[in-house]
Amino acid sequence: MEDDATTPPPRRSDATRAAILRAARERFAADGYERATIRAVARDAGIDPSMVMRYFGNKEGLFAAASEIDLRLPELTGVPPEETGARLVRHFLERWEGDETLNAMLRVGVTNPAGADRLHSVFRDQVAPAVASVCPDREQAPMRAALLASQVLGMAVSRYVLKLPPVVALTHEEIVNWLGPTVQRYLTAPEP
Amino acid sequence: MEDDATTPPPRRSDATRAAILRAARERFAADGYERATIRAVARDAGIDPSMVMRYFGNKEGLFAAASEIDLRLPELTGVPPEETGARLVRHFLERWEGDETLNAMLRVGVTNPAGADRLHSVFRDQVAPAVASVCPDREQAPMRAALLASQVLGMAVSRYVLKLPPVVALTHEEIVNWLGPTVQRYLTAPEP
DNA sequence: CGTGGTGGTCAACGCTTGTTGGCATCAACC
DNA sequence: GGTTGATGCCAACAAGCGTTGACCACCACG
Repeated sequence: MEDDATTPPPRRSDATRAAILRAARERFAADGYERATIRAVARDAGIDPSMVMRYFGNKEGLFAAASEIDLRLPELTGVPPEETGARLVRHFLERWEGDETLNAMLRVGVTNPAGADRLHSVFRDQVAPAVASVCPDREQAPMRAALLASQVLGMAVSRYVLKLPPVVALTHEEIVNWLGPTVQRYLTAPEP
Repeated sequence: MEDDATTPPPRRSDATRAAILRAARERFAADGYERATIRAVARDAGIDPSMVMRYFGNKEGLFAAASEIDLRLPELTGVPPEETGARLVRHFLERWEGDETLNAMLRVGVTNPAGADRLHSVFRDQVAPAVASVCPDREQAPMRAALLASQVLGMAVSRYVLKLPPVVALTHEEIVNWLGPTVQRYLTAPEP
């Protein structure tokens, strides 16, 4: 079979598509959904606004395409139980600083229903299962994932979105050392 | 002096002013800055959009007037040191559910610079001093306040803004019991 | 009675937004 | 070499936005 369905033939427009997506992620991350205009994205990508429409249908479609998220959560089953907290905190820190998409999602999720939905799925499909794999009681997994999310999202919001000065001043080591035990407790400690 | 500068005579328009502010807080809380339109606020308040302009100058002025925040943080110096964490968490929970302004600030602060500024001042003028009053080492106060903020804001974002289902499902008691020790540790524990 | 301020509406402005359709250009294929 | 489809730009649309100024109704006070 010469026609592989999973990898369609490369089109000449693939570069443009990619440029649009890159610009869109930047704009969504910096400005949120409403202030990230299609015109600005097109300008950043060096093309006409109508091209954005042709390739992604409308603004919602552009956002959907630009906001695919993979947290790349590490396999936790092999990790020594007392290290999972610090390991996860460090992973989230690096992930957040290496992928603008995450900031875009956070900014958009707060004011736009579609963005919030996307965050719901990320939580349901990636965070919750990972937590379940290290959770003593499977029934408690959603609750423990919720607690984890509250601490991790809070750090992300105050550090990368609001940029509260004393939060920005923290080093990676400080954050891992302080938040690690918290996350650890949320994941595995018996109910308080 | 018959003209008391601190309490100007009540005007007939005070009711309208209050109605506008109430509507504005609701809209800002529900939609964020950009999607909360002056026209919608005016409609909710039952008056003409131009009245909003007359009373508050422009949209930024309206937001400034509608976003005055008082966290009403309790005096912590008299509280037994081991209870401050739970006490604070409970206070924030009740405060957040009783005052739409807080949600408005959070939603706006994430996409609008003016909103972020407002949150910075609340942190600097209200949270940081309260933390300093129970902090073993004064120099560490900003850092400890930062950690507190990361956990409290995270709970607020995931529960009241994003409404992640497992976070919404938590009871007040569960939240206090889980987050209380975390906050306690952030405030008073020796560095990890 | 008149007069002036106060509370309020109405219609319009200039601008930006998402979105659309028509026209040029270029590459590829029969 | 001409046809065809993909790629791109340009100009325009309708709608919604913040904002403005002209105009009306009321109420108090001389």
